[in-house]
Amino acid sequence: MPIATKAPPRAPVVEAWALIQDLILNVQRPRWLALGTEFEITPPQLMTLRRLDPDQPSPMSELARWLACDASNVTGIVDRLEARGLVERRAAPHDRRVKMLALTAEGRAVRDELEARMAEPPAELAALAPADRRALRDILRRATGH
Amino acid sequence: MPIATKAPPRAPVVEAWALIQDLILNVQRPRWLALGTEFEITPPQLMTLRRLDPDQPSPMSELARWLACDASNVTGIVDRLEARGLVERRAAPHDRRVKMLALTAEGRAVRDELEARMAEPPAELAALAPADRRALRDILRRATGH
DNA sequence: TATTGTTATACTCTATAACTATA
DNA sequence: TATAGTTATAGAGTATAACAATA
Repeated sequence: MPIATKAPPRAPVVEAWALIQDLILNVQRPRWLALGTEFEITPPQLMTLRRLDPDQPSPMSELARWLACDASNVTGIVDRLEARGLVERRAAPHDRRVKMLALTAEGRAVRDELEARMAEPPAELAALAPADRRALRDILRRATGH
Repeated sequence: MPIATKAPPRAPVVEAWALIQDLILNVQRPRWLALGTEFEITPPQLMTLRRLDPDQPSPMSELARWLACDASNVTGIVDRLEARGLVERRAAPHDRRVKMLALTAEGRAVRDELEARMAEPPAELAALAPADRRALRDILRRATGH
């Protein structure tokens, strides 16, 4: 058993960030993984679907930048999504090297479902008092500039 | 960058949760990946180091539960951490099937450094007004029961 | 019989390097 | 020459199934 020392005082913003990380690790990550299992898609595939704009195809290079991985990985990820009929590659009008990525009708449906599921706030936040929920939103708006 | 759609009105807690997810995706994830690259460890290895208690070994089965992966994966992850001298397997006194996982001295040092780096709040939160920083902490304390 | 950790296998993700077809 | 995407390769993570040692 460790020696019972008093926890050192932390700046409010440091503690707030730690609590957000707890939320990520204990709530967001398990939900994220379970959602992938349920829909039978891997995490990078899930990120790809969520990132694609339903109304506007994006070049594969943009997806690589967004996944923060090498462009060579995108080939395989897109191959598998395409094999499942969720996305398709299209020619880019302005540059014949570029391939544009678009959601299929089924891909759009899956994406919408994923979005809806991830948008559900965790019980921890939903249980807050109404004033806290509004204050939390307002502070995060100011933080992120939205 | 978030997707700019014309947004229907959302409940405050739904919007707050969306903003937290933005923070995760745009801030936490890139930092997490960069930290792994800098220390030359993979994400599961990083999670393992952060999860291990410096003062108390844990059985491998607990780690598997915590990583939310099959026990067979833990063997390889621990093999690589052990090969780098960051963790070691020890016998469990009460059950000879169980192997306890302990940080080495170097593993403790690496873990402490990782903890310190991840504890730094992102610029978005650090830039908040002092009253907002305190309010954010207080609300998150109430949400998570800390 | 059940459980802990390992091994074997197959698939996916990952980076690096080399290639192609464009620009 | 430079860039977008692909291929080849090797290392790592993942689940499933089978196994040894132990309970």
